[in-house]
Amino acid sequence: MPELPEVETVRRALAARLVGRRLTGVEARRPDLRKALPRDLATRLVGRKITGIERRAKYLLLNLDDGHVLIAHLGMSGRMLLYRKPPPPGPHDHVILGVDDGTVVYFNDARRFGLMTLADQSELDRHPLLKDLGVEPLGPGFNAQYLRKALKNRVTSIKAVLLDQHVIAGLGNIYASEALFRAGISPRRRARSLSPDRLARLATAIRAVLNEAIAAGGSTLRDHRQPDGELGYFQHNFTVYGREGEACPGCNCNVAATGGIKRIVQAGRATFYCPRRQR
DNA sequence: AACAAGACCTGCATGC
DNA sequence: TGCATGCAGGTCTTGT
Repeated sequence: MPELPEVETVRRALAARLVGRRLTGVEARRPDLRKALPRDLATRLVGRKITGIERRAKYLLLNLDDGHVLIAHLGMSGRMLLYRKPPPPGPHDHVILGVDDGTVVYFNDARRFGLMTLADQSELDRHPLLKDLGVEPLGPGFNAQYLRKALKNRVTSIKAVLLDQHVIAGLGNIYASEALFRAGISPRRRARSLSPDRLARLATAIRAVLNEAIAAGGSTLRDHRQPDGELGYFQHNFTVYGREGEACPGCNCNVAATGGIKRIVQAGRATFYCPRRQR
């Protein structure tokens, strides 16, 4: 499911219900996620108060009152679901967290590409999962100049680089295609060949599409749910993603003549674009 | 160092 | 209906 907007949507909903609450019950039902759950996860969590919930790239960071951080990643299919009255747990409900006002959180992840682990707050910057991440695209360090430096030696396609979490932390496959469309840049172009002008347009497009997607609660194709069970709605605003063969909304070209939006595969991932509007 | 390809795991849509 | 195939929002590892 989740790229930055989906994770941010989940973060906000969890923060509203869980910050200031104390964990009263923790059940690790299935430890073999992408990374094995810590054996003592439940012991270390019960009794702790959640003091804040942050996001770094696609990671959720739950700060605890003992100086530890619960790091969670949703992988491709992960959900965090909030309940007042939880249903009987299903086969993909891997971790269950209960807090002191009766709220229960299910960490559900059919494909088990997600993970949960504990880290020291004071060493978070050096944590193996986080230490090599690039800038936050919605943060102050992200602009055309950053991109110019980061892409200087990159000979691969701009699309592949946008997915590189060492460069931009949190952008994923959907929003990379959407941002390139908005910026009018071909996903096949070599990263280092982009002019400063076009990099500025790209940075603006990335920020805009991410902010709009967050405002819509993210995109639900299959798996994404907001923690209250609500869907995301930004998929209705996709201009190119998943729209192979459809008319490009940005040019007046005749679909029958041009083939419309094209789907290609780059670095093993599907890319969607309009070959006429994106150069 | 940078890059491409494969691996991880499950569910779903499609086609025969 | 059943079965095979391909595909999916991500990341990590391996080999070049």
